[in-house]
Amino acid sequence: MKTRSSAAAPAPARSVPAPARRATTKPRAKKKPLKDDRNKPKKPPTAFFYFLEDFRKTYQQENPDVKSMRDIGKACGEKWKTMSFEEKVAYYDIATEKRAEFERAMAEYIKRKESGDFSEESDYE
DNA sequence: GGCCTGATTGTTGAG
DNA sequence: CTCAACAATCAGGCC
Repeated sequence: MKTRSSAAAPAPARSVPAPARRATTKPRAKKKPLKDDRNKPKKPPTAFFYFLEDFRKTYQQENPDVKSMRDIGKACGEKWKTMSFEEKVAYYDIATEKRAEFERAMAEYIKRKESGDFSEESDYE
C-alpha cells in the first residue's frame, strides 16, 4: 500500500526542454472515438481535469460572460498553481484511483499485445 | 451545414 | 532517462 499512497507526487523535477508546441494542428483523432478502446485503453482524466469540472461550474456562475473552456482553462491553470497542495491532493486522490483502474486495463492491453497478435477479428459490427 | 482548433496541466507508454 | 502525444470541454471560426 505504499506504492502510491502519497497520491500527491507530481514529478516536479521534469523540466521539459521541448517548448516547441505542436505546430498548429495536433494529429489528434478528434472526429469520433471509434472503437479503439477495444485494445487501447484511453487515458483517464488527470487531477487537473477533475478540478476543471468543479472549477468550470463555479467559473461560469461568476463569469456567465465567459466564452468557452479556453478562457476557463487559463484561469483554471492559474488558480491551480495557486491552490494549496493539500487542496490539490483531493483531486489527485481521485485521479489516483482512476489511474489504478486504468493501469489494470493497460496491463491487460499490453499482456494481450505481447501474448498474441492482434488479428483484428472483428466480428461484431 | 459541418468539422476542426485551441488552451489548461497531468499522466502514462514507448524508445 | 526522456520525449511526445493524449485526456475533457465547448464554443467559435472557417469554407
